[in-house]
Amino acid sequence: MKIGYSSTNWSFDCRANSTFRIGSYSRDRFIKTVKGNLDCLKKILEYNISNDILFFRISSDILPFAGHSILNVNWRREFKKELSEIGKMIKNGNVRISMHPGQYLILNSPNDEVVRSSVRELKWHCQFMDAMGLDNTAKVQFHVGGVYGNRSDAMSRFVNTFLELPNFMKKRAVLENDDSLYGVSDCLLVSYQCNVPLVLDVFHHSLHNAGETLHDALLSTSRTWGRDDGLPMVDYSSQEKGALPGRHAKHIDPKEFMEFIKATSGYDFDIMLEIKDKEKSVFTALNVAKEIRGVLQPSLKPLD
DNA sequence: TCACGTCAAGCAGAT
DNA sequence: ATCTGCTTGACGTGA
Repeated sequence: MKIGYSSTNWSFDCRANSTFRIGSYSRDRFIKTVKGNLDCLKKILEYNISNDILFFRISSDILPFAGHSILNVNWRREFKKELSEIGKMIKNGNVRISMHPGQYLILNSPNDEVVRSSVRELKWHCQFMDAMGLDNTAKVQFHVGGVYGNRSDAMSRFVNTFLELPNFMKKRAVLENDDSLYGVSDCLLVSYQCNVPLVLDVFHHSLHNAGETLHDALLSTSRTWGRDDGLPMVDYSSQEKGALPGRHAKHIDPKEFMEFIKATSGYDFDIMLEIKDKEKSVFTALNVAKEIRGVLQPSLKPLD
């Protein structure tokens, strides 16, 4: 079991997700921004490794507008050295990486242009991971998409589009249940047809489900992960008290998390915390998990 | 330096 | 018809 956080480390004054407005796009602006992002990513990874935080979700803003037609920089060539170095840090540190492109990646849209841009978006995320030399346990997660008034048609469109994707994209892709349209049971149907692993979002599942228990959901999603895919990934967050249902908490609730860790004692998986205060909540969660489960995963420090 | 309107893109549900 | 949330606040103009 590894526990991680996404995008930003609030202990640092650097950001690995700096971006800019498309109106201020230039070659130079892109290169400067990405250079800053990659430098900061290195710092975050060093910090994470020395603190036994071995799971990290890299923001899609690491390469701003990478899927947009405005882009005229060959970032794989431009940042070859940096990407390869970061990849070695990740490998040497026993770190797991995920990415989660935004709400505009919709493979099942009835609009062809939306599908094409979604494929471009997925493509660069996969190329980015490939450029770092990451193994097949590094994943790009996204949702099934919209319903468009006909769920089974919408699911078929997803399957058809997905099966046409090249292998380097298929092997990185993982689906995640969302909080209103496609729950675990829907995602499982798609998962079986596409042979795509399924991330269980515990919080979404609590808001939108077909009556399955947490145990059912964890068992069925865990089975979608093949040997090369690594441990199943689970997204976890708490409800912000007093806010509308669905609002993520600012800090993890240690008691709730302990209940979760106890309730899932028969399973091993990696947990991505989707909680506002980032690394702070990870420290709390790691302490809880170690208390219940003992030693988790050691980080492997680089040799030199 | 700060406030605050806006940010590439889609979709569904609430108001 | 318009607003909100999504995975995430931050960019950037104007004062």
